[in-house]
Amino acid sequence: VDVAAAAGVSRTQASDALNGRGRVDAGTRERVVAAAAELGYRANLSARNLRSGKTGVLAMLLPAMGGTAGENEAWGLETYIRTTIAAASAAFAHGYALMFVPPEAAPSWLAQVPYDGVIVSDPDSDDQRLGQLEQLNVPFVTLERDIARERKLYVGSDTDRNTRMLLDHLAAAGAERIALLRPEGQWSWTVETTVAFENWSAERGRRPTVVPVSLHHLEGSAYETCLELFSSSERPDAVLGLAERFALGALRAAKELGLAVPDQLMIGSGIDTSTNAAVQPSITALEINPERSARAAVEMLVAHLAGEDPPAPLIVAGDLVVRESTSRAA
Amino acid sequence: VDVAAAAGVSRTQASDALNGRGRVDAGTRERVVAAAAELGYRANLSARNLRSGKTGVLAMLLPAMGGTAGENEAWGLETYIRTTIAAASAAFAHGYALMFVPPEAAPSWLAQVPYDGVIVSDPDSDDQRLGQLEQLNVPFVTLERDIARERKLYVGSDTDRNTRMLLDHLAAAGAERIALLRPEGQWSWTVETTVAFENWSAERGRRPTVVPVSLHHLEGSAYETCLELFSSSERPDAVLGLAERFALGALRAAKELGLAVPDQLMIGSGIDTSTNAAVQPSITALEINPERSARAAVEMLVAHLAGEDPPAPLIVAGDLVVRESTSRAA
DNA sequence: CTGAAAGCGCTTACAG
DNA sequence: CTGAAAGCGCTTACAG
Repeated sequence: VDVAAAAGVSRTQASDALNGRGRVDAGTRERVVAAAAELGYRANLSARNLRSGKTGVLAMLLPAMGGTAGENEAWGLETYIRTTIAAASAAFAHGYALMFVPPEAAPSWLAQVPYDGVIVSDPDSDDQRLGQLEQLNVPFVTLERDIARERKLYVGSDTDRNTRMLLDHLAAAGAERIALLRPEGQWSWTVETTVAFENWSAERGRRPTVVPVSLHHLEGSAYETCLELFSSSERPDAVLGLAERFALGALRAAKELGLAVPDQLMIGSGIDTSTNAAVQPSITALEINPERSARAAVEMLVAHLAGEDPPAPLIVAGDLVVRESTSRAA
Repeated sequence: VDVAAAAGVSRTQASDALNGRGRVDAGTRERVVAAAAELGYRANLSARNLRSGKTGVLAMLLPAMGGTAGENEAWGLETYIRTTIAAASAAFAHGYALMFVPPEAAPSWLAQVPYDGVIVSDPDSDDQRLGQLEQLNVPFVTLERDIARERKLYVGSDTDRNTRMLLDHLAAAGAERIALLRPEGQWSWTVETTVAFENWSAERGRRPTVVPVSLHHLEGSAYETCLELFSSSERPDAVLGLAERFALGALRAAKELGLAVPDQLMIGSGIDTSTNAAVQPSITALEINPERSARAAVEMLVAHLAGEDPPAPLIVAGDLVVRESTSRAA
């Protein structure tokens, strides 16, 4: 009422102008928006949700992570924190609250609690949760592509390009035998990176070395795997650690074996963390920009809930952060 | 209406019975509750919030954490994840959504976004955020005690008891010279643990060794600090790493120097993570039960918002998880 | 484009 | 304890 009066229009016009509905003259819309800003008007979410029959809640299904000591670690703890905080902010900016649902709670939660839509973080290739969501006929967006289904509602990393960017960098710096430390599990991101690595290698007539590493203790598993790998007859001259902390384990193994980094061995990480920048030598890594992906996923879901046309999948580009571990003296 | 009809009472009675208001006969209340359960009735939160003038939103202010590569790490990343997920669930169970607010966003967020109350995670001794909350006259609960203010609205760990439990265990296993690896910063938890350690030492006529460790790279900083500490003339026979991963750094330093764990050096951690259980030797740690604290903090805030009498501070007990790093052969 | 009306689901004040 | 009424802030359908 106040905004409408300040703009000199009716309530209906004010509401339509602010919400982008109906036919409203451009000048009128501007006046209404200006009046709303002037008055500091912000729609009451409870009222809006009550009227529109929405719950105002989005759920975010998290992948397994080290909830209690002894369980498996997530492949990217720091990345998850960045993702969840960015997603919560984005949801709130669009008038939604974001609930985080750990995997154990998902089956019963999804069936009992009211919500408008769901974001599924890192589906794996046989993801139970997606089946349940489809059965319940719930709108959802995945963060990273769902390999098993042909859905367009996802935001993914540009994994093929990212992987090639890192591999090209290693090759340009002189790497001839690159080994990929691949976390166990069938997450899209893991699968896609492995495929990209194999393709890149094939295109250059190289034999790809893919070494599976347990997720049970990220740094320690990578360390032990690398001790063996670096002692073998065909020692790689570069390793690419895919999960968080794999590169750190590789670095420790190299130090223990007296291998000079980067001169005898280059190390790269498929995911960046604050630790990569802090260790010596610092570790070259892909910054996959999880905040951007999280925000995009929320916006895609919100647009979908608003009934907008299904958008194309959104691909978020990564950035290569070159550090000491791959910077050989000229 | 439906519940009231099913229970054979009026709407008013049904509402009062379900919400614990007014004078309702115990038998009537039971019938109403049973009818609600039978019908699967759940109050519409938007309507309830609209009617009661609430926003239905609680905010949780997070301490600084490694948002982007290069920043400081939080002292307990895995612990934070457990805390945030448990808090979100608890809030939802009480009809609230929980928003996570990173420290950079807090000042403007608190002033602009509507919310009913705030949980402040890990205040430090000169916490700007608490000053702002008091100025805005916003109800808030801190997770861990706010040392600077005399507030009763907090949920804390039983830090004195926890610390003594761990120290007693080390002493019983034969430790005579215990060193505390203390993270930089003035978080309540850090300060209180240090005080407990000093008191415990004084009571036994021991000289407490407190070694400050940078938070910039948790494991690496502890490793480097310990290399030096373990090579000094008065080498400790036990170390207690306070922040997440400090104990791991200590373990690596011990291995590098050829110190047998636990026979020559015992290692304990003030905070438990999945990694402590996974490394060899596994590391004895305090399980501070962050889920329980988070839940309690939410419940305290909700009770406060409901106008209930200010409760006493709530103290959550920790558990000692004894592992190989302190289990000497008989 | 106006303006009055209706209703989302809930809680509460009130006369009986 | 009943039962009808009022109103939280919003959106939308509708006659003009």
